[in-house]
Amino acid sequence: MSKQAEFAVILKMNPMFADLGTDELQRIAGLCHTQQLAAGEVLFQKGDAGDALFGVRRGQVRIETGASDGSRLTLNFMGPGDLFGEVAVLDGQNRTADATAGEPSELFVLRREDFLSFLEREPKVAIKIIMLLCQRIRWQSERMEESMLQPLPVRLARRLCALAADFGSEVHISQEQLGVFVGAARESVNRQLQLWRKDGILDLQRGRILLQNMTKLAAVAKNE
Amino acid sequence: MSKQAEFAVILKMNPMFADLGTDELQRIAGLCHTQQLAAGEVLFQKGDAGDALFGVRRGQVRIETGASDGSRLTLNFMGPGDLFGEVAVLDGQNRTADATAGEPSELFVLRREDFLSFLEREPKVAIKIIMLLCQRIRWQSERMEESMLQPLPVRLARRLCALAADFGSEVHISQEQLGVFVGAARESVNRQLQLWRKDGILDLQRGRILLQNMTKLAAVAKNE
DNA sequence: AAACTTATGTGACTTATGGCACACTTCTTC
DNA sequence: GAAGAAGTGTGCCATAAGTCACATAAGTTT
Repeated sequence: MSKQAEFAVILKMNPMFADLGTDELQRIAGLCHTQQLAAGEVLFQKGDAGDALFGVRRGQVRIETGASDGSRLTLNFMGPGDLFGEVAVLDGQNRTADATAGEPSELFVLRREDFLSFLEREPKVAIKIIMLLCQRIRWQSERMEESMLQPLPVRLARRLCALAADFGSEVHISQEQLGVFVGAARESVNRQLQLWRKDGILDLQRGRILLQNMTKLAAVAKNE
Repeated sequence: MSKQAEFAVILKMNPMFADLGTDELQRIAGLCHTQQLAAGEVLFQKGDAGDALFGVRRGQVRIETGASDGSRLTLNFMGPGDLFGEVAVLDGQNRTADATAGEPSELFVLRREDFLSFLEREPKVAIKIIMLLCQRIRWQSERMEESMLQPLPVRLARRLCALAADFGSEVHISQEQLGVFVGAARESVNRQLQLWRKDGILDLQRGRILLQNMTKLAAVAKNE
């Protein structure tokens, strides 16, 4: 499979681009470059201009931010097939977090200037992008409010399911960071995880969580 | 002032269009129609296709929704100068609430088909719209999470300030509805309002709240 | 391996908010 | 104007979650 075709598949998997036609995706994918990163290499830092969208071809990129106390918090791990910077590529706003390769990685790069001039030549695609952004706005405003009002176990289960989708059943994250993710105190996170451990839903180790019963966890996430 | 110029001013006041150039706004405003509504007349209902954006020229439009128990809850009052349906005009999604004229009203109407064909002719404007939507997405995701995590007094103060901006210091709303707005129980809302009444920040009457000290209220909203 | 540092586990207490119950008041309707 | 509906004021209790305090465990540095 060609590089472009591979990128088109990744774009297609992202809700942001999923509704575009195959031909349009092919043409967008045709604009892409690739970039190699060594382990530990910095892709961008907070404050940099958002001049591109990235897709992970292989490897892993960590999205992290420096907390006010100087410690670093990982906000997300992007693995093969994941896309990030979809909004930045459109509006060029500064990055709000740092991105660093966790291992030797290869990325697809879609540069902002290339994408914008493409949109200018293809107003119909621009209008489709507008629709997609609108969908996202609606989706956000529906989900967000609802989501933050959920009790902690639900929020926690949802986050764990999301992480599991990216990394399988062994999630490598500290309870402290998990707490930041779901907006809760570390102790509360621990207490809930303990309950689930007693139910055999998961097991705990230092710095990692082993999901053992995704079915039950998904049920909690649905808040039935 | 011409009808179009008047509409351009209203568009300009909305963050969604504020960053467009004067000439672009003029041309968009040139696409508009007007529509008269009698008191109580229904503008659209939940489920209708979102085929236009509206701006209130005079009068008042209530955005309301039928709650599951059959009662009606007013989600918003749109007064002169207010704009609604900005997202619907772009993506055509169905309305998620009903809109009814509270008094004899005159509206500016920007029809979806007119706006879209305009964007297709003017890809540069389409790209600007894309930027604005992106800004809105960023703004939403920043604010939302933060906002829902605030304690009730802060959320309440913010909502009251927002209502005051639309309707002046006499806000006509029941405590029940205010509770729905900020995601809190009616009783909690009442208790907080009582505290503020004792501080002379506001006064309470059946179905209405009289803001007397916006400075203090704004201070609470800022959560200093 | 000893000293440190970081991560986890848990108990005790506090606080914010929700929910129920019920009294009271204002408006509407017949 | 009597009866009912809708809105408001308040006391009481239950609960979720934050905070503090400390113990323990697992890696890391010297």
